This record gives sequence, structure tokens and C-alpha cells, in this order.
Amino acid sequence: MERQAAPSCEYLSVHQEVVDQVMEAMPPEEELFDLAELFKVFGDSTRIRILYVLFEAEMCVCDLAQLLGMTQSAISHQLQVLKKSKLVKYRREGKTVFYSLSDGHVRVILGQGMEHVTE
Amino acid sequence: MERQAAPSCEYLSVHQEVVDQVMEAMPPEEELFDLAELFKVFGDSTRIRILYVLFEAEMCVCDLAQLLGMTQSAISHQLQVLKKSKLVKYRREGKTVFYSLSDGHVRVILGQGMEHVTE
DNA sequence: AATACATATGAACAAATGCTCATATGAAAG
DNA sequence: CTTTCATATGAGCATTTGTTCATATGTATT
Repeated sequence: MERQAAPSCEYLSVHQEVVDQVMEAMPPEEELFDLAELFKVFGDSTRIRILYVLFEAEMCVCDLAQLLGMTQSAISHQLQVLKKSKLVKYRREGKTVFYSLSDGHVRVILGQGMEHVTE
Repeated sequence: MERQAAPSCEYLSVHQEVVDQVMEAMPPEEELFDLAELFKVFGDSTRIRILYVLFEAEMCVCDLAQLLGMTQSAISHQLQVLKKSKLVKYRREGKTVFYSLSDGHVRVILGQGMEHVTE
């Protein structure tokens, strides 16, 4: 029953080897931070709704605003957030800008999330 | 070039059929809200780190706190959040409570998120 | 019953977040 | 070059969120 590190609780409830193993297996702090930042972007119903619309078709800001019953400004702000995280890409055509999903990960993540929620 | 609905912009940039199609394909409002709530839970680095630890092994609150260098209280609060979203489950053994991941979705979601972030 | 230890929880406070409003940028048309 | 329309953006404000601190609950041991 060997242990060594100074625990905040009286005893380490698991073997030290397990703790060490976990420590090693943990991705670098920065990656975990970025990962949380990514999911933060998914964590808002306006942005989720935008993504689901773009799931079906590319669309301009104005149509998104109309479809979701929100201000052009609000939608535009959120699109910038989505753009920063590289979840959407855009294409300019004259005055209008068309947004669309940028890669397949978005679909998988949304899909799995939905499975978890609806089961 | 038919259009009908009252747009907030002068013209609907996409055909009305596409808009209708998107409307139909959209999951119910409430599901999208729940989905956003789920991702909100992933959107915090403390919780992400907890999940990654539990990815490797089940662990008690106190060890988690030590491992992540945080207060027992902070960890416990976050575990309650994770529990509410059914992302972790727990098992009592005497005075200590062991937490672990509750299903496979967590792994897939984290995995896909990590792929997106690290590429 | 009393104590000790692990965990949970409520209140409070600072920080982050999403929307609104006003305004700026950018592109086409007159 | 001025106007018009679509989009972007900055400041301000109200709400939400994560942590801390103090304390409560729960379980075993004496």
C-alpha cells in the first residue's frame, strides 16, 4: 500500500501508479484550454441554431436573421465567433456574404451531442 | 424568381423552397436548447480536465482536486454540473465517492473536438 | 453520542457573455 | 461621388457563470 505525494485528503484513494498514469495520459494544458474554448462556442442556442441552419444550406446573414427571428447585428456577432473557431466559412457575392459549415467535425459533434440529449 | 415571405433584407437571397426546407429540417426548439446546454457543460476547462481524468480512471473528489490543483469545493460544484448533464456517474464507498464517465458519447465528442482543435 | 473525514451546498462576488443601439465598412448602382 | 443596401463592429448593459468561503450532510470509528 505505497503512496508518496502529499494529498489534500488523508489518503490517496487510488494507487499512486494510477495517478501517475493519468498525469501522463493527460493532454497538455493548452490543448485542453482550446478544447474548452471550442465547446464554449457550441454552448449557446443562437449559435447552435445557426449551425443547424447551415447544416442544411449555405445562407446569408440577413436570411439567417430572418429565419431565426433575431437582429442582423446579433447574428453577425455570433457569426464572427463561429468564424474565429473555424466552424463556418464564408463567401462574398456582391453585397451579400454567404456562410456555410467549414468541416465534418461540426456534424459529428452536433450529431453525438444530439444523441446524448435525445436518448 | 418567385419569393413571398416578408424579409428583413430587401430580397431573400435564397429560394423560398430552400428556406422552407431548412425550416422543416430544423429540430424542435427545445432540443436545440438542450443541446446548447449540453455543450455549455463541455465549455469550461475545469470540467474538460475532469472529464479527461475520468477518461483514464474512476476517481474520488479529493484526488481530482489534488490532481488538478483545485479546491475540493470547486471540484464538487463542477461534478454536480457534470452529474446533472449525465456525463458522469458516481459510486459511493464508505466516506468517499468515486466518479466515472457515464457513456461513450463523451469520448466521441471530446475526441472529435480535439481533432478539430489540434489540426 | 461524539469526533473525524469526505463530500455537498448556499451565498456572495468578480469575470465572462450575449444582446441592443448606434455607427462604420464595403460593394454595387445611379 | 453620392446613395443604398448588406454586413461588421464598438460601447454599454443585464444576465450568467466559476470560484471562494463558510457551513451542512453523510458515513465510519471510538
